[in-house]
Amino acid sequence: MTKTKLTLKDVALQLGVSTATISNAFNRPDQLSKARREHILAECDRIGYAGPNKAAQILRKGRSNIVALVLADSIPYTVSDPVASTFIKGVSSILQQQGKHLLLYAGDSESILDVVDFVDGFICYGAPRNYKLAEELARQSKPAITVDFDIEGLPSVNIDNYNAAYQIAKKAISPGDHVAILGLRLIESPSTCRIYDSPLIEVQTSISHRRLDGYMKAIDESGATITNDWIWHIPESERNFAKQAAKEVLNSNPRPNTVLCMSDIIALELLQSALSMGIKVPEELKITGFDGIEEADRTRPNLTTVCQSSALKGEMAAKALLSESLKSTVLPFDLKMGETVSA
Amino acid sequence: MTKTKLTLKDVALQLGVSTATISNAFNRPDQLSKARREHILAECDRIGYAGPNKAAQILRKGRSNIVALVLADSIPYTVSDPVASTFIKGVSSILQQQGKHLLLYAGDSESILDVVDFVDGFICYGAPRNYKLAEELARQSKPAITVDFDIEGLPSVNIDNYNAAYQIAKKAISPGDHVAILGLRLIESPSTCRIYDSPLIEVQTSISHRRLDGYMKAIDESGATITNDWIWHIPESERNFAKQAAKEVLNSNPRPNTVLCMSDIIALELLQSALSMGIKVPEELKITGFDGIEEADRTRPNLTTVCQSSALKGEMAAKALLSESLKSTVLPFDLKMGETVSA
DNA sequence: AGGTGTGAATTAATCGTTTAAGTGGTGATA
DNA sequence: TATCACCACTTAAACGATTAATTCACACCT
Repeated sequence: MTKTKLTLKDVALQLGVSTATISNAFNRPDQLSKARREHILAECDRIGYAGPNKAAQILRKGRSNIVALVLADSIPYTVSDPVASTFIKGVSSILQQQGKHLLLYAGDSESILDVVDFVDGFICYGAPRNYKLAEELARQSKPAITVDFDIEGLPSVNIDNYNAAYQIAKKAISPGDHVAILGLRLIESPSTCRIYDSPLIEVQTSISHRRLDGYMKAIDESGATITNDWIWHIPESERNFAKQAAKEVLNSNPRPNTVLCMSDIIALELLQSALSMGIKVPEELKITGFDGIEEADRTRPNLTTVCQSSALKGEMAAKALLSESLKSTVLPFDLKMGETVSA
Repeated sequence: MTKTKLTLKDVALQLGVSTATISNAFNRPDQLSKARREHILAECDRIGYAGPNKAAQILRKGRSNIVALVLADSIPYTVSDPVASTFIKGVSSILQQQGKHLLLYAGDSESILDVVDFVDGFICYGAPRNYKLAEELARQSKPAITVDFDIEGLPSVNIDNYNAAYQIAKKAISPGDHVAILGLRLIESPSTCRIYDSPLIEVQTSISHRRLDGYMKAIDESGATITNDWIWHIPESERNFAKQAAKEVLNSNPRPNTVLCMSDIIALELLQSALSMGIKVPEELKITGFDGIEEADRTRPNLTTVCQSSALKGEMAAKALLSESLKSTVLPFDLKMGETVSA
């Protein structure tokens, strides 16, 4: 009953024309007469030939209409993170609009070489865990664009993290404040911990370090104080990691009265922990976040944070990749003055 | 400087062996001597040949290691829905573990034929918007599995939605209750609305209809009442759609005292609206949800709902697809008795 | 010596298209 | 009437691999 899958050749044979003509009927309407084309298409429909095999097309044309989204973290983590999933949203809306398909590639996978041959391009979201991956990406020759981190020689989409951090910190900090920082992915450690030695010597071109620099400058300028052991490293913007750091920072003695958090998730966990410990926010503890997720505005008090549009970031990245120009973009951000910082 | 991309042939020529040998060095170690294999691999590394071109492999081998996840809704919607994104989580954890890649395919895309040729199999999550897609899926011959709906002839992963709905409704409803139902995707309409004519005539093998049947049986048995215009259709489990339905149901006169919701998101919006209108839950209004998302347990009162593991569903679907057995699975569910129903 | 089995490598067909180059045939132009 | 351009196709060479079938050399047995 079910014969082996039909090919161009079969169809050509049946219709008594060359394979080239069938191919042209599908791909280049101007290469044959309208009548013949319609006849061919109708005939294909009748005998059940659905069109040229895509796998063969990919090989021959060198184009697949698949774009790989290379994620810094695992897919499970990424889809559950509100910021990252909003980014995916932005990317996919553009891709769909352009008839492209989305391949999710987890940065902790073995090697990007698995897909580099058949994918049309890469959008790299966040600094990959294993630096090897970044190197491979840099070496290969397909179009690629980075988001929230940099690879030498590749265009990127980003906000000015340094300035954003600087500005939000500036708003939060008063002279004499004791400041702590809940940082995201500052070092390689897979668990939440303090950073005792100067974190500034870490060489990694990630947004976290830019933000850290911005925070430090603001602290410096404002006449506030911070010690190195008041900088925490949190490996992922995940509630449990954040909760642990929140506990540590709130139980430290003396306790900081201002905590700068590198994501809203972290800030929200801190806020919740503080409230449940009876600490008054912002009177006894000022908190700033980063990202501007929706939930951050639903809490009481609501969060003072840096708002950036992840969706827009995704759209810009996808657009940039698909246009052959491939230029870097710096996106705007907003400061949202919430109730976790005294006015 | 950069010469044209290296191929097997180039390498073979340079090393003075046949292409078959190079190919075997990468794919079938038993086909050549250990010494030669190591030499070839080292040499490839030296001259910068990263291994056989994947696009060519896909064509020749007929296998790509890519699995398509066919989503009922758009990607943007899906990644932002907690239930769906948890499902993706489950799927991708298994895929990654097996070295497979994940292609996200939005059900509202043009045609599945775009990818059917190079993908190894399909996981179909939720009944696709356009039924054409389902037909194409059923017709093609690659392994496929459905989740949360059925296609004639394809295996599926599911809970017993009929019984789950029946049981939760049974727990919630008392004799004499006036019941309303906030249903999900009961008809084709893209906006929230009531269903005036009997919805049971809708032929669609989706979980929503099974749930509806379960609810109806429970209502029937419990001596409660419902009218057809107290059944709402909500197109997506999205907060704004849900909010609108919540408003309508709460403002209807007389007002139902029991509302069965087909998702937690819907139930939570209803709960929030009710509380903000000063309606006492559960005294004046009993609410049940469906899914058992985390947020549903954080509210006060917390939700009475049907708990099912989306992650597990994803894992089972992926495992089933990858094992060549391809059998249907019925997963368990739990009733979570929360405070939105009086004990 | 002759037959045989084995391991290692090669040959050549194949996967299903696309597309540059070529081939007639027709009608217009000079 | 010769020339030229154009149209509508066909031919055949890629695209970059995999793999069944084959060859070859060598050692082992009897």
